[in-house]
Amino acid sequence: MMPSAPARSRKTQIDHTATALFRARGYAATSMRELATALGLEAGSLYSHIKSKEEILHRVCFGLADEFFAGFDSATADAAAPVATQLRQAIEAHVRVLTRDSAASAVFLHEWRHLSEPARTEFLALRDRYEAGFRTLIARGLATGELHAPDAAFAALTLLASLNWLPSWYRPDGKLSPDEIAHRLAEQLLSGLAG
Amino acid sequence: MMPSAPARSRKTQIDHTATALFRARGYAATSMRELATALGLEAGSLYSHIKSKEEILHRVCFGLADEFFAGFDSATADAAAPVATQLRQAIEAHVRVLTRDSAASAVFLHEWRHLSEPARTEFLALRDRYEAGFRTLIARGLATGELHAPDAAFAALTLLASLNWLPSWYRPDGKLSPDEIAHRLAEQLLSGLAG
DNA sequence: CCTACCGATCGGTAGG
DNA sequence: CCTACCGATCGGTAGG
Repeated sequence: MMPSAPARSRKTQIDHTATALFRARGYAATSMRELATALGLEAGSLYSHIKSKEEILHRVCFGLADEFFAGFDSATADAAAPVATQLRQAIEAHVRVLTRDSAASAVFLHEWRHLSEPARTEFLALRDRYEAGFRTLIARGLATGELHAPDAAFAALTLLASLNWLPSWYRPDGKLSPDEIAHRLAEQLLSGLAG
Repeated sequence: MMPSAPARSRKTQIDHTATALFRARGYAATSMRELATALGLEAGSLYSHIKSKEEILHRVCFGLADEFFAGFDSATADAAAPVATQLRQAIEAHVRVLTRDSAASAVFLHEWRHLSEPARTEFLALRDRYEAGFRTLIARGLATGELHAPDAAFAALTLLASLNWLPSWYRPDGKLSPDEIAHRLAEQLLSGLAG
């Protein structure tokens, strides 16, 4: 008989615990000894599961990027839908990722600069591509007259900024549910954009 | 005859260079040897001008807090002015600080958590007080009907979030001047808030 | 997964 | 402001 696989692999546990530490203390200020202690093992033992500290950061940053893209793609899958609807759904998808894993999101947003090359450049290219999705959507809305703003790039930046502050104040046990937060953010941002 | 004082004290030079490094690499990942090299001296020599690495961070974070408060106070000095006017001026004052010293602002926004106690708690209290200024202003606007939003705290958070993303994309040589940026941000945010 | 350890680098100090 | 150095801690490895 094969022993049943553990519910969560050790590697996943390491990623999860490291993410919480990276968020709380920052990547550079988190030592592998702290991480090991938090997991109840010795520092050297970590390296039978991972190759390096940066490997963890890499996995977290690029994993979140995948989630953001998946959310955006499904929000905009129906290209015939009104731009405002697509934008609202993209905002809600973005907020859903941010609230579902706010620690990983905070790492994605703030710790990517500790990636070494070429990962850092690749990461920034992904982020630019994601922002371009919002930019293009808004630009289409401006062209059809569904949205109003002086500049699509500026509007996209401001919109994502409002959303991306969320991990720094969101608490899972707060009085607003993720869906309510997403809805209010979309409302506040769109009523500023919509004519 | 007394020799004339240097235009900028060595201490100010250290703060300025350290701020740029803290912003680019993060506080924890910036070494005193890097800082010394950037200033053209040896690591040990820094300590005839400063007491510790954290002292620099402390000065930058609390100095910026002073600037933000001064801007807000002068923007809201005329309590009889319409709330929308006061809010617009507070936004513009905030943006002016962010653009005038975007490196220090980025450190203020992201590196404060490396302050040790009790400075860290004091800093957070200051930041809360600053946010409360916006919150109260917005709440007054909701009460008089000048502004519309489901929740003043939520609106204040979103508003500051949009502004505070600025240091991460603002370039002094960009095509928008600080005043234009401030104006557009105020416009986009207020047309979302105003009825 | 642990013990024992590596070379490198850290913030900071003494003495001049 | 420099030289020379301190103890502590870093990420990571060898061998079991």
